[in-house]
Amino acid sequence: MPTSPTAKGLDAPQSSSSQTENGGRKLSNFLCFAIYSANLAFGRAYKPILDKLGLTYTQYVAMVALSEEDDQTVGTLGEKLFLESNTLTPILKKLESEGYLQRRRDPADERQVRVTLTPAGRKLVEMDPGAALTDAIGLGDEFPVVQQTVAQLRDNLLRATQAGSEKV
Amino acid sequence: MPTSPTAKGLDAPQSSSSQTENGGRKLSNFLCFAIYSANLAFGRAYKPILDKLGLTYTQYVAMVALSEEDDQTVGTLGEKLFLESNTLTPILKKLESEGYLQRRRDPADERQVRVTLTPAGRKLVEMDPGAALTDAIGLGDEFPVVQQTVAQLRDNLLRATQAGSEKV
DNA sequence: TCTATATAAATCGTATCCGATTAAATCGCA
DNA sequence: TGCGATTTAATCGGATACGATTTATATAGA
Repeated sequence: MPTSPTAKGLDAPQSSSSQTENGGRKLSNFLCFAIYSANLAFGRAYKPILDKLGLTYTQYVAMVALSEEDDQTVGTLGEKLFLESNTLTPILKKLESEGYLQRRRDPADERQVRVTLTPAGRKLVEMDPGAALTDAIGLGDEFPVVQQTVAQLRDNLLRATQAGSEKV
Repeated sequence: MPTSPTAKGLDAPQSSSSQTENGGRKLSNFLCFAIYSANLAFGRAYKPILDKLGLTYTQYVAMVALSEEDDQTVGTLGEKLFLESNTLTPILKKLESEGYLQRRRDPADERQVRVTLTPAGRKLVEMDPGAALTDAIGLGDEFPVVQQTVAQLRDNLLRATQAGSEKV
């Protein structure tokens, strides 16, 4: 029995005054759009930095996840990144072909593929390309709070989405 | 001369204690990753809802932007959505082929294409598909604050990115 | 043991994003 | 007036995301 303070309204707070011709549905009030467009902005901010390293954003994130814990399977790596093998496999193959990691079938269970960073890959992560962006974000002290809050809403959403698609 | 409280560190707050084998670089501390994964989560939460309407998320957002202000050019629509014609054109063509909007060259300036919602398109937006998600987000009172903060960091990032690529 | 089921990764088709380029129309200015 | 520079969309190629399917391997139970 859900009862939120902002109940009733789209994925945005209510505003009965309709400045526009629709029903007060302004893109700028959508939280999903703020997240969506902030994600685009991050991608663009990272691009010139990662271009120098020959990495895309997703490739970079995958490398960071691997540096956190090495020798993961595609599955566990995917859990951390919220991605599945259909997205991950091509990315990992690309990174392998560039010499940043290795993919190996697990001898104990040939269904699984284990992924390990190479020294070159580890070196790349240690360059810490994201460092340059902290100032550009301009949140100051708020940084950790926002990070936590956004992660929380993500987890809430995923849980709700899962719950909604429960099997018969 | 940038001096933020969290200066020095990746796009994440500093933590000298290295729980992992890398250098304290944990994906869970990256703001960019929180945003990235929250965006994936929103996409998945919206999917079952929008599937019923035969829309993708980006298509839906474009329709909302149009309902805010009709008869926009591809360019101004793109400014609102932070997208350019290379992304927008195929999406708008699809929506046109489905009868939700119309694309017309502006007689006064044949370079521009003006986009208008059809009655069917307007009806679709009025169904307000995002409404079901407010509770799932689970932020309560915090909702507008988070929305504002994320929009702010997006604008900061975009400004910084632009500034960095100033032409000679 | 033998086979039905389950699981992990990979493959495939569709829809974004985005940089780079192209094509068409307009503008600037001698 | 005329032509080079600018502007606006559209096109093209590469890299994600993701649902659906396929392939290979492992497991369970008769």
